[in-house]
Amino acid sequence: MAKELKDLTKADDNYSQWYNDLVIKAGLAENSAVRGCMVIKPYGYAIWEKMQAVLDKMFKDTGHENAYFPLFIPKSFFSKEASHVEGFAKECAVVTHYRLMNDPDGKGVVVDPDAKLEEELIVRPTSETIIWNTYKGWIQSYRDLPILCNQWANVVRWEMRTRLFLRTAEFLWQEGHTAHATREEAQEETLKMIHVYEKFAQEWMAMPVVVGHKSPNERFAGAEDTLCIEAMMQDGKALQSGTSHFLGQNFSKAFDVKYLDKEGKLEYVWASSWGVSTRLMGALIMAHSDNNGLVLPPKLAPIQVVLIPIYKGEEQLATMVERLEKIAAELRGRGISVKIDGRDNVRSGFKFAEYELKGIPVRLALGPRDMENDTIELARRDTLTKEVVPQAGLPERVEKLLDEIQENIYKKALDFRNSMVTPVDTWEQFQEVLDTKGGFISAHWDGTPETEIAIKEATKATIRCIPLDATPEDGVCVFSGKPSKQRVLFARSY
RNA sequence: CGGGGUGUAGCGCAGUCCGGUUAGCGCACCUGCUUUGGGAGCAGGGGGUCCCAGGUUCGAAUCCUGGUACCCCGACCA
Repeated sequence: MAKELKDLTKADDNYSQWYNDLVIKAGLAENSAVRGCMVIKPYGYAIWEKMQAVLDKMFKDTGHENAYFPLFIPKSFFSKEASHVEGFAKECAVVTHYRLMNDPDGKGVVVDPDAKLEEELIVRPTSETIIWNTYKGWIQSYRDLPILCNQWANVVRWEMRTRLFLRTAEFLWQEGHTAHATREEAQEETLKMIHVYEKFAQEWMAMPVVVGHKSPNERFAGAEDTLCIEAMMQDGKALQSGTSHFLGQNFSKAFDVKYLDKEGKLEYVWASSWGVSTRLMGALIMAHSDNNGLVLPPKLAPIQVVLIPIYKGEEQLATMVERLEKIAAELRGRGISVKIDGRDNVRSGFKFAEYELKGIPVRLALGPRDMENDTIELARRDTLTKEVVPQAGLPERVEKLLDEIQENIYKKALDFRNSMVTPVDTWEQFQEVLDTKGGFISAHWDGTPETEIAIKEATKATIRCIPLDATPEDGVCVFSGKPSKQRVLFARSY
């Protein structure tokens, strides 16, 4: 329960414990019996479903279609793109057999040694290889292009250490994979999709993000360029929340995917891929929560308004619930999702705390006093304030309030994020800000991987991105003192 | 893979050093009564392979050996 959550304000060291407690106590997810895997509970999954629905529509509105590709990828596919295999080889789950048998010694079940696969299958850590192997059969001429497919799927990455939603061995995501006739078109697609993610993060999750390029070190294995959205969490660490990759012709060359252009010339196809995952759930939780629990943006809350009767005795309960049903119907009429909690085995104070923990944006409480006065108590989760308002005009008021809450938590997160971007010009300052304040550090960088690695080794901070909207500015690298043309954002990250 | 820690009721834990009643506490759960405008009170009740296997002993949650699982800190993390 909320009062058992650790204090967020003195969190730094405890933040991950606090986060873990919150995820579990709010009923979003829990660790499963399977190493590094997570069980997403109904309430958490309901939020994910809302995210999915919105994203899916955004993808379709930008011309994409859904498809589905196999979970298993033959091992040989991975070796076709050199940097790709290098990036993923260390964290792959491998299927080697296809059958079990009774243990000859009578001790349960064992893997049948005779059922060894000729070629091992990899449980997909991402689907570029299987998809490009498939696209080869779909593409012959420029008339077959572009292909704009998205897949909703699970993937497996055998991470050494896992954290609920942020890094789990299995996670849910969507991955878009597009094929184009020209470099320009593929690059345009890459840029278009990172802006779709930016819009989703800001308008739906109420979470400000920085859009930028990854440095070569942080680039996707097999990409020519990686664009990302980076968010700032309340403990001052950055979280990569979505990526969009320009893959050049790397995969079309690896899988020999060519098309005949208008002039009858054979050309390799250009590619992009882009994805967001259940990590967004972690971002959502860490971006807005407070010491009373989760704070959900109204646009993604599975329940936007909870109605609670305050009563003495069964008769009063029935009266209150009856009135609440009418109010609920009016709210539903405006497209607002509501829940009436008429449980008689817990008291109203318990319910208040519980829905705060779960982050329900608006709470309405109706008691005998309100029945007399035609009023109702209206409480908002973001500010934890409440007021008694007339029942007349309630639906309009709630509808407006939900918009206001959405805006308010975005503004709050934006103010926080902005306060956590610190321009820095010396190496001493860099280290000091990182250790005392955290957040994004805006600093000059000489553009070399060697410097980035040296900074990472010294401070654990990496270049989160080279912002798209950065204004060119002459300066010298904060680490090497070599010339630099613009600032980049450094941070410690999840 | 290194360093540390923990496995006892659904959850959180005490008991283990120093073996000895029927293995205990809080929360949760069930029943009843009283309560109900911010996490209720009282009374009664149910629930255990003390991680697994072997050993020592009259007797093991407790000691010994081996195994195993999970957590934390590193390494790893498009």
